[in-house]
Amino acid sequence: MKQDSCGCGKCSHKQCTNRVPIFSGLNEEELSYVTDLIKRRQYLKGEIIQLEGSEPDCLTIINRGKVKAFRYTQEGKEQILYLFSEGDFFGENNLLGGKRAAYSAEALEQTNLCMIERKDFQELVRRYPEISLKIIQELCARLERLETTVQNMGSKTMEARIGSVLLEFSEKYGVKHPKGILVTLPFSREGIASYIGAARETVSRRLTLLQDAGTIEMIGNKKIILLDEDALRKELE
Amino acid sequence: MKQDSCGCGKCSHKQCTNRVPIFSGLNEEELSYVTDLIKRRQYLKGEIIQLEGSEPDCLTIINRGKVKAFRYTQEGKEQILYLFSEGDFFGENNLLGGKRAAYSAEALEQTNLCMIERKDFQELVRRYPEISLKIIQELCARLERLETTVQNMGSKTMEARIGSVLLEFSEKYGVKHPKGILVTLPFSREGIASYIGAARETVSRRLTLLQDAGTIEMIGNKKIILLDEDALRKELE
DNA sequence: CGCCGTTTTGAAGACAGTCAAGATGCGTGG
DNA sequence: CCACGCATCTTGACTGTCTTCAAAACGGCG
Repeated sequence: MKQDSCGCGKCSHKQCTNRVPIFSGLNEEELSYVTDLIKRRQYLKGEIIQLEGSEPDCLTIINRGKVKAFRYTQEGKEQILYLFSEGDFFGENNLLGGKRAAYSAEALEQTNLCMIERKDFQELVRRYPEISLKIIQELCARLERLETTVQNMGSKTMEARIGSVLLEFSEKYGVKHPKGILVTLPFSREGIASYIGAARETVSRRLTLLQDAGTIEMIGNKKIILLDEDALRKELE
Repeated sequence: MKQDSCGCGKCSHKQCTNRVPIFSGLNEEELSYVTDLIKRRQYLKGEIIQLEGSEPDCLTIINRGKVKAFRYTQEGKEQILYLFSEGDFFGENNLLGGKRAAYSAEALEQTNLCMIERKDFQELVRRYPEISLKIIQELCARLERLETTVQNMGSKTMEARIGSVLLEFSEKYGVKHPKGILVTLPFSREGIASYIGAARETVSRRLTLLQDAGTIEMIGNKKIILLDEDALRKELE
């Protein structure tokens, strides 16, 4: 589960710290200090990174890849809470608040992680208080996303939820395409369903409807072209 | 731990700072410094404290009373996101992240607020970095609540959502009663509905069902006795 | 006591969930 | 490169539950 991608190791560490928003306020020297604290680890698709209820002793930062954070409902179904990508982190409340992990985390593809141990992280925060402020900003952003999710789930229309998630994926993973925006979906239909709180089949049906309406075009199961972004946006507001 | 309650105004400032978790790590002298920065304000039931999309320039801490935070859905209905009580705060992302307010806030009853202006707050955080850590803990707690809300809304059963919200109110506002736990509801039926993402009538119906089952007893419209807490809890897990 | 706003109840309709079967996509191995 | 087979996705029919609209009951407050 371990790996050094470029041989020298040091520069890929640097890459990691450079790319992570919470360290963006630090200078060369400070970054180098942070870099020395980092332990790296690699996970393959489907591997579990943390379990809900466990007591992680690291702050985990995603350097490359995608990670889903989820809980199980009482019926045993997954409820996906977050989709983490490059630069995102988790484990902060365990280290700072002494809480147990609120969700499980699983790699959706080959994923490189940077981990900072509890004591190192606590020292780090003490030494560079700006890091706390960055973390606060990130947590606020996460809160805003969840608030929007709650709003979407509260306003019942399934149409709006689907549109919302398509736009989210589009912003994160969309690339230009002659016909519109090409989006590579990070989830299967089942995953999308779990992310927006719906049944697999409902997602299928609504996507088909959107395709019939000329709003999207599906290419296989993993790609979608957004032909008419405005139509999607219109449903939300 | 000293308690001031002499009514001299200055002391009630102290009360405020003493009661607020994010200042709990500070000593007498430091608290006194914070106290001098605070501006107090009172709102009556129904008054709007902040509007979604505005640019608040204060951190707002609730010293007494209850505040609901909400957004409007595209259909013009309220979606309540948070119910803030004594010691809760909001406005942090506006001050630290430069963002606009993500929700409107309205006083549910006579409410006393402590407000700290942007520049004072920024100085405060610089001077006492532990405050950031407290804020992070609070934000994490808030995230966890929202995560649970998303989970509840995702797992469709309306029964679970009602049970969940009753238990939440019970923990926050419940008092002992010979028959069980007496809960004074902070919201009307409409408010509860907006909080859990349901229709007014659905809330009525499910509460009636719970009463018929002997799980709760309604007293007027604003009070409920939880007769069988375990029955409620059982629905959740 | 009487009014007005809120809540409850009723009935009809819509929509998503479930179960089941069929189609499609995708990776494997020949 | 093609063919096979499994996993995933789509489609269909049906059921259950929430929503909506409407009317009646209730509660709180002057």
